[in-house]
Amino acid sequence: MMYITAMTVKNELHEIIKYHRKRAGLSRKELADLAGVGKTVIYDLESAKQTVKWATIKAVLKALNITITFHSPLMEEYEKSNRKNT
Amino acid sequence: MMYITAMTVKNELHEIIKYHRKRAGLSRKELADLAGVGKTVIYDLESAKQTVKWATIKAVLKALNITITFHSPLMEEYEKSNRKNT
DNA sequence: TAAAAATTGCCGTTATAGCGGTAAGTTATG
DNA sequence: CATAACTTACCGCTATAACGGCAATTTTTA
Repeated sequence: MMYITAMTVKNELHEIIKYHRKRAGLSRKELADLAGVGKTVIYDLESAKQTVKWATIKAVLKALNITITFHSPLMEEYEKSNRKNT
Repeated sequence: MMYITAMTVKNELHEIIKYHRKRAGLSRKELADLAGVGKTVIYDLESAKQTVKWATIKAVLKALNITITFHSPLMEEYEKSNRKNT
């Protein structure tokens, strides 16, 4: 039988990734294969190493069905100028 | 006199960074120094290179006052388990 | 509970990201 | 309009991220 053990989490990327991976019932290797990256990267990400590149993070988040959004005082204005060509 | 020329944007990191940098009236060198990274990184980021590492992206976004949030069907549940220890 | 299977942690090697320097291009100013 | 000042584009070198492999640990199952 498989248990998901209790996890204490903070709102940081490495915790989010670990939480989602566990909930998806994936091992690091499985997630790595899904995302098309090496398994070491998953280890690094979950160890809060800040050294992983953007493309890799995006691939992992995509595999876990996690999206990213950006926020700033200027974002609304930015979005407006964006709307022109979507 | 200084004009901010019209910019066609999409909702991607490299566009967001460029937009914010321009609006802040910063050169790439200035932004790089603010963020404590090499100027080449700003060039790479704005050229949509996916090779920049997480720590660097976070530093640049912080310098531009941009925050990041993550979303997924599981995030609410994640946040709940989080609330215990904040 | 003991053996087997699966998963995780981490090391050494290789590929590449990030750096400063500089040339090319752009913008400001007399 | 000419020159100066600033900004951007890109190159080669060095530091380091990502990889596969394997030992240690954990989990499963008989």
